[in-house]
Amino acid sequence: MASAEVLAGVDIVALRLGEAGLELLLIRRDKAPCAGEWALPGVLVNGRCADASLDAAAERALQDKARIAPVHLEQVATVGNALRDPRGWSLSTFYLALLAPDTELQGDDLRFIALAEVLAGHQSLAFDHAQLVAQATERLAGKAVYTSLPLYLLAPRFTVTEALVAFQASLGQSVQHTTLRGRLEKMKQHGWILDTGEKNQPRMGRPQNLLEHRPQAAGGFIFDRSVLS
Amino acid sequence: MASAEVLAGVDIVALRLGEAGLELLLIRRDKAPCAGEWALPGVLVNGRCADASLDAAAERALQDKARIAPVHLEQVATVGNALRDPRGWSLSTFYLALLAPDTELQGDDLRFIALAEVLAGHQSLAFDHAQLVAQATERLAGKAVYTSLPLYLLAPRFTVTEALVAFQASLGQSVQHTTLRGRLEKMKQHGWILDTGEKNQPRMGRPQNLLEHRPQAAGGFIFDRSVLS
DNA sequence: ATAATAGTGTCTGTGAGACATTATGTA
DNA sequence: TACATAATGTCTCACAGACACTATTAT
Repeated sequence: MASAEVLAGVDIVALRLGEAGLELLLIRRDKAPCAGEWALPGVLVNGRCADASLDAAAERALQDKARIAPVHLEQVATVGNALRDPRGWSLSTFYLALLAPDTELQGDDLRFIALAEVLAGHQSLAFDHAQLVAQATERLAGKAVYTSLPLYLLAPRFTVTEALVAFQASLGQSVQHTTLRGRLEKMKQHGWILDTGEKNQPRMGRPQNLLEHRPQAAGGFIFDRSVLS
Repeated sequence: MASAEVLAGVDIVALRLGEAGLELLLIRRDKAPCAGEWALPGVLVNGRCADASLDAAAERALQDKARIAPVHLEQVATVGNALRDPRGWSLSTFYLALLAPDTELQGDDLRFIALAEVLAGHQSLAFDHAQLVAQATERLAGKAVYTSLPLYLLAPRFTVTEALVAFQASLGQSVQHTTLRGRLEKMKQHGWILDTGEKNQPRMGRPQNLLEHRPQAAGGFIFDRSVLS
């Protein structure tokens, strides 16, 4: 029966919203195969690790490899073929993780890199991880069209301008601020956002209202229209 | 290295649109575990089967177990835990397959059953397959809200009334026929549907226009609004 | 005062929702 | 003719898109 089994793991596409846009969490591999190369954080899954579930294994990957807990974590898909790992036919179930903007790393083997660098192919990754990153960011962009998912890239208390940045980074295109205000207003009516009454003073200009994100369910608020065209 | 591996398979939630709504394809297991119980068609994946990819393994599951080729096939998700299979920690990547309405089965170990029977718990399935069915049908319902996915449940040439049946079965609720006509009109403009000019005569009443489905991409046409409220 | 940034108001267009009306067939 | 079913038209509403305008701060 052992020969009926296969190498399987979870890999995490963890994103943080930084000054210059979305950033991807990478870890330098210390073991073969692909030792020394930058890769997505991940772990193998099999009965010996006592993971309660695949989702739990994904949590473990982030916790063990980077000492990080994500704000949002969702499974994207599973890829499997004979070529993606030199050890043979293998499976990877990969997850999209959204991190708080103040997430920091400890250790030389961990870093954030501009997501655009990876998508443009300027930074190569181990295995087929670049492909996984592409699929995960497509998922983010797709969900940003009709859900509030990008808000998980922000601190719990945020401003409209920050929300605009999060949506535009997720979508890869600009969004009318009036459109976003309408959506936030809709969320306010459903209890997903509340007005703290407090203000945030930018370097110059009118103070910003401080909003508070109050997620009522996993996956974000669902709008009934596309935000685009 | 063999001990780092895990039992993994693909399972298919294959749906056909019948007279009384959606029907689910089941197969009676002939081997342990769960021998004799009704289950989703599926196969184990590992290097020895020479599957080019996980998607290819899903195709193989339908072909080998039921001699069927789906009109549409998409991966839904992967579940993994220690309890779902008595053999130990295991993975299942499960797919949603949409079958042509005239799909027929050969063999006593294959049958279609009303999807509602399974969702209501009146028909129990092997392993955690009932849960997989629930998730796959949620995917179908979710996509029916903003894509044309239900059209893959119909023959390539179909009528508006048939499309209405497909959408309502997928969504689990009624849809205004005028709304659907508007959507089909939109698809027509984008080349996804063409008017054959031919008519179909129901038992009584005005003849129906015969439309032809011309998918331009996988996954169906994407509308920019929700079909619901 | 001026610049910078936040927030509101207005107008248009699209498409869903609901419902009435017309069209075209059978019995 | 009566009936059944398909197809079209009309009106309203919600909300995105674009853009103008007002509000509130720092320098």
